[in-house]
Amino acid sequence: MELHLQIKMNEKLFLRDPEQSELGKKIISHSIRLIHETGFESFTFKKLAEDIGTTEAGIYRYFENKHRLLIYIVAWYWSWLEYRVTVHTNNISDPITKLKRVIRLLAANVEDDIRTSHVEENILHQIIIAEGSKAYLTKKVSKDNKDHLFKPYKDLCAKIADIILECNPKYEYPRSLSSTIIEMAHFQVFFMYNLPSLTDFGPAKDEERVVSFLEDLALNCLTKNRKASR
Amino acid sequence: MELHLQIKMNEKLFLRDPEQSELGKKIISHSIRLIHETGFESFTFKKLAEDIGTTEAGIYRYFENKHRLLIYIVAWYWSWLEYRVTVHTNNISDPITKLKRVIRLLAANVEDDIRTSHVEENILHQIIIAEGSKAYLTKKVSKDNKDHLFKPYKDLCAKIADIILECNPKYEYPRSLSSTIIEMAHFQVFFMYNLPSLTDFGPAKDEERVVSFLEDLALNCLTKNRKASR
DNA sequence: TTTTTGTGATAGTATTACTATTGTGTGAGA
DNA sequence: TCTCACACAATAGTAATACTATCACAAAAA
Repeated sequence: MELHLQIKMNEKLFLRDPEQSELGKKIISHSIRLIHETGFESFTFKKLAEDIGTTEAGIYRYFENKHRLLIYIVAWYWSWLEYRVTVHTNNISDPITKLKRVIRLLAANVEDDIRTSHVEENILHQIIIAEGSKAYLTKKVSKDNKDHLFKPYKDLCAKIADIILECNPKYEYPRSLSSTIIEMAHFQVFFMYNLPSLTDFGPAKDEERVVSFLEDLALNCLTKNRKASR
Repeated sequence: MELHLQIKMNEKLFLRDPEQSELGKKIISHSIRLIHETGFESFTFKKLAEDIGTTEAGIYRYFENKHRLLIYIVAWYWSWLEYRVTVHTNNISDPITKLKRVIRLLAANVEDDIRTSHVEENILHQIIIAEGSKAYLTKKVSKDNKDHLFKPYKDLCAKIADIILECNPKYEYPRSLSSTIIEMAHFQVFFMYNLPSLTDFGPAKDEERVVSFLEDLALNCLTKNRKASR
């Protein structure tokens, strides 16, 4: 049996749906590779076109500009991750176990998903770590947000916040803790590789240490026997 | 008595020291204003030159490119913040109180420091929130790190990590918790204003809520009466 | 069959990110 | 007092970037 996983994306993210054509899929797969190699700043549609063997104008038929393409890729990642969270927490009753699984999904290295042939998920994961926040760190955030371009991120955040509330219905900051876990799952890995003195993970470069840190952080917040501070 | 606060910056950050001339100070103050207004992506040396009333080439004599200028500004901010942390935690014995003060310094709105006439600290604070991480989220991080361009950030992180260890000498992740607090002090404020559903701070837009969240986060991690998780 | 659609090919423009050169006024040192 | 760096202004120029527009062709849909 051959399975295919296709994620429905917000239509405002693109001019022409890249999932619907060979060129479109090439744009996605090659842009992921190219952004990973050169970094988002040096990435241009011209280089991408040369890489694919098409023309600049060809890319512009799919995406307004490179920032929109980044948002598309990032949104795809969050949607895919939410799907994985759903699968991996399904049929688990203990919310703490759920949360631990989620943290591992966020911070640990990814294996390639064979059902999405044109996306290399492990490279994608590295892109999100290094470039992901650039999707929303712009003057256009609010406008883009009104177009629901960040819905997949917000959905994932809400989903994890629900698990957090299952762990402790009285916890006051489920969504902030959720976004903290998500962001730190990426930032701590980035720091570990590039600015290690901002972390306690030493030269081992092991994502499991980040997982441990985040589990400790989350569980300390949610399983408090101590009295409320004041 | 007139006080002046001058922060000694790493010489690799600039080609000519901007603190040493009127034009240099104008470059700093106007770039802060301009980046705040237009965002770092739209910010160019040409616009800056027009704003100041000099020429592009004039700016290039001080800074190699706009990314270096951003790193300079960000580094200045971290140095200034470390100085403030030192002042505000001086002569306080209780480490928990120290940590709370630090969190407030990080997340709360800033008042203008009259001793640095050419820097508007409140606007600077907003820039760091929105653009700060772009200083290191590049392909050149490791190279820039070798030039010690991020030393002020790492120093601040280490300083807060020390306070964390004072609170609980057995805590395993002082530096990661430190960088988490620093990053989240900014990101949660950014989210509160621009992507509020990633937070629990509602429409109030009050930095004090972020402070409360971070205090809760940190103190839960450091004052554990519960058993170690497994 | 006609029409639409996706693509390739080419051209062109405004802006960006620089580099290089030249001249002028100012201030420090001889 | 001379002069000699110097910081700066002014101008010019280049390669790359970020687009937009037009036309032609082939395949697929109507």
